[in-house]
Amino acid sequence: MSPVMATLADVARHAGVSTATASRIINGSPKPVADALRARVLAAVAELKYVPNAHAQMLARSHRSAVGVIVHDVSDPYFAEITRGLQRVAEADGRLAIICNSYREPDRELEYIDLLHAHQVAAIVIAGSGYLDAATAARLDDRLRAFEATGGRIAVIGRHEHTGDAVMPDNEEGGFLAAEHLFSLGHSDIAVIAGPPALTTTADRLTGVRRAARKYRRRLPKERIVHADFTRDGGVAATERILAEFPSVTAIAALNDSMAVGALAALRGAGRPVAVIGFDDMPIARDVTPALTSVRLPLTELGERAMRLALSAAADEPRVEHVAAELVRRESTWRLED
Amino acid sequence: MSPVMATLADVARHAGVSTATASRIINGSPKPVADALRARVLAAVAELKYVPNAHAQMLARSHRSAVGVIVHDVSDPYFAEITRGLQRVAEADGRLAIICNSYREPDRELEYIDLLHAHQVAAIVIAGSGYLDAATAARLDDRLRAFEATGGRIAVIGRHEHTGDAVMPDNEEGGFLAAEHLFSLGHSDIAVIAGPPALTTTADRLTGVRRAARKYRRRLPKERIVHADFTRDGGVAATERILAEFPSVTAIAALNDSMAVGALAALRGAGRPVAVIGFDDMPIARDVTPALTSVRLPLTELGERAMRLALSAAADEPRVEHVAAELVRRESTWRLED
DNA sequence: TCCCGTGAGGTAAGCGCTTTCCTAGACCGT
DNA sequence: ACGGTCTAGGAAAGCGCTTACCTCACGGGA
Repeated sequence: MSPVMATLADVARHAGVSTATASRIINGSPKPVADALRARVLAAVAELKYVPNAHAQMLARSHRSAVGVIVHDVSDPYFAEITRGLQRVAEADGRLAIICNSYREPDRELEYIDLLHAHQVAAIVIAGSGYLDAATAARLDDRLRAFEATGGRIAVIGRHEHTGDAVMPDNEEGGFLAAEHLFSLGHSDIAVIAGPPALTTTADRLTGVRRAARKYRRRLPKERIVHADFTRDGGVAATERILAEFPSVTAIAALNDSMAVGALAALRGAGRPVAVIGFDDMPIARDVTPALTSVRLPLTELGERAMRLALSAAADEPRVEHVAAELVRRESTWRLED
Repeated sequence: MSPVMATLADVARHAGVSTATASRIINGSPKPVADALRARVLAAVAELKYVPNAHAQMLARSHRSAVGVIVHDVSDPYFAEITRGLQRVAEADGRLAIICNSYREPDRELEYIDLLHAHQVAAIVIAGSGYLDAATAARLDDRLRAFEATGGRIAVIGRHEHTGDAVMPDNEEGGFLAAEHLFSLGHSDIAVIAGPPALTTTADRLTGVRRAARKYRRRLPKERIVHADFTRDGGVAATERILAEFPSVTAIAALNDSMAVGALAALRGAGRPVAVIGFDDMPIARDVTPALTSVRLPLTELGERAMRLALSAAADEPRVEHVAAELVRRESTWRLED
């Protein structure tokens, strides 16, 4: 048990053949090889517990096979769902997907892009939201271009500075649907729990909400839009502020389900009926009480399509696929009788 | 935009130095270098957008830095939580964690072990449950030993065939706590929704449940133990069977929270009060209605400890750390008045 | 003046594999 | 029997990097 790996040369020596022959047998190359040699080599592989060095293979083959994925946080159900789709397609294509969590930090995202670049991945999928800050977005775009310049493929989910293949969840329309639902139920005083202001996802959903407000001629003052961090606890805190500051509010639109669940929790003890609509329609939505009305985004599909784009050859024109949002009515929203 | 990466040699040529000097400057080697050269090299790096080839580096340095993680499914909140802990520690140690989903298929797990081995990771953490089937477990153990023989480190979470460093959630005790809780509340007719029978996690939790039954002198016939697949929908189906077949059952112990949530959902329309206790105390537990009583396992900590074991040098003796389970009472269980 | 020590930089030998040639038999037809 | 065509297998040239070792120039002490 010496801490050293058996190499192809060891196997070849053990079997009394050249490394060329050993390599050909092990990789099932089309070149014909006598059965006797084949058996000897395979026996040597088994005996030495030989496992080829993937790095050496990469280097020698200079043919990229892995793909990289950058998400904000896999353990967030939103990204978990997307990642499932990404993985499914990557695996069907026989590729290892390297998943990186940026935790919504642009710097970490930059680092990971370079890391994936360094690891010679064939493609990178950016599944996290884009950043509104122009400088940040430009830096990211710069690194992505460098990667593309070496023949790497890129696909992004959502609105990013980067021009190229993308799949776009219709966040603006989703925001519109959410707010419209509330307004059409007679709620005229609503509050919004938005995500981090730096993200394009937040901005787009909010734009939709505002459009609905205009259409229904409702006021939606800035103070009624409370930013939180897309987590349950963020939702709890935001809801508490809303309850304290706006006694007239009868409905809350949370721009993702985690925050909506937090809102429901905060509302539980509040003794004041407030309707809540979420966004993303994550699996928990149907299991909370009241079951959460939400705007559904086909997350797994989002992931699948992005990975398919990333794995297909680059097109002349950037391809942009839109995927629609859809309202899912459950018990957390109701008509306001007046 | 020719699809080719700039190499160190390109950078060196561009800056008019040797590759040795370029390498030293780029990696900040201790060897002193004139400032003029340093500046020229750095400028060349920027201009050529040079990113070192990680595979070539690995090969040249023969010093392993990445770590591998095998879980059943990251998008399962149970593993998401564990993974978070694993990642946190790996990152603090400056290592890339490669995460692989086995989806509870031993073959895929085998494949991934070899893949990680091939990628020269420094350590592998197996976060999924072990398998009861001796042949399967032995095959896995065999591959793990091969990896260890090359100097790789291994840490497992839960009971596995593999002898070595491990962190053990006290599943047996947890199962006992769950069942004891139910029995002590006066429920004598209980049913169990167990996980896949092939997993050690299922077996251990079940053992604890049976011990509690013996202690409380309750019968727990085999038919009352329904196996499902650790998912919400599995829980729904199992509960429907239980409701149909066992009219006297007043409480259900589900061996994980996902299935417990499914049970709650199935019970919602059943018009029959049945207490439910879950296992793992995942975040959703407090947001379902009724809030789920569960057995808490400190999942993030589990992950952190496992990764710490994996990253520390091998000890003479296998190190086994136990982590305790703890009952968390909420509203889904109540005293049975008779 | 000579020698040696020292410091900056270059040379080249691998790391473990794949793959392109090349070689040397075996086999064929005439 | 002879040249020509295949064929199975081997030799060796990289893939892009790191690093041990070497070289060369300069300076200072004896």
